[in-house]
Amino acid sequence: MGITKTDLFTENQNEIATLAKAIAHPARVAIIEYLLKVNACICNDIVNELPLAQPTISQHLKELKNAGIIKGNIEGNAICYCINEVKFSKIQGLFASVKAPNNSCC
Amino acid sequence: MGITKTDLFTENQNEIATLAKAIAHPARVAIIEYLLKVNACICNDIVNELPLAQPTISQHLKELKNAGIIKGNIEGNAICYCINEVKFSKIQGLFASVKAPNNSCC
DNA sequence: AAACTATATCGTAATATTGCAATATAAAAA
DNA sequence: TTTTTATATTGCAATATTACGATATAGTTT
Repeated sequence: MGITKTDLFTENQNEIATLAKAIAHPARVAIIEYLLKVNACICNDIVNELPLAQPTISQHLKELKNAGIIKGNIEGNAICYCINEVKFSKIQGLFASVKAPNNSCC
Repeated sequence: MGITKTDLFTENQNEIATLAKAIAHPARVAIIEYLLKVNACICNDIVNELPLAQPTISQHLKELKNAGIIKGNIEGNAICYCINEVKFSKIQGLFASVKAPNNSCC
């Protein structure tokens, strides 16, 4: 079919999967890394930074924004994108809280 | 096109994206959660636990194994799957090490 | 106003993912 | 050895993702 059966899983499982999917592309990882590096908010610089066409990057930015990982503010005719620290911390928390067991079998 | 331009990004960016992609499905999140919960290694139980057909689960398990997140051991006619703690810790480390800035703009 | 700059959206082609029935494989039990 | 149990593989249909040219939108500059 090709459609994920979202309704068969818990809200939490779907949320984790959605967040992971937003990060699941090297261009989006590169955008996140860049925004973390410059610390302040940048916009068109991302287009110049990445080796992809402007519409493609716009699409990736949209996905990151939909997932809540980044925020965008209009500033004149430009747009200022930056990391959403709240969501970012939440993602970190998701992984940090889990303890992997000392497996005795595999 | 539909093909990710892997060669345009760094090895590290691709690695993060690949790991995220492995987690980017609620069924695979559910499998990981289950393996963490039971602590010991289980196999056919996963098929009974999840509301998906056996071939579908087998496919998801394969992807998790390819990503190195889980390991599988043959045990008679059954297979014992469990979390690969090394890889799991690495994923945690990826996120934990990054500090989100105190954004002043967005 | 006209030209320019920055960004988003549309449309579309190429490719990837999801899901499962059918089937294959292989060990265990009868 | 036949049957059962556990798992993987194949093939295929439905849907999603990726990428980008063309174009739209909107603010800025001249």
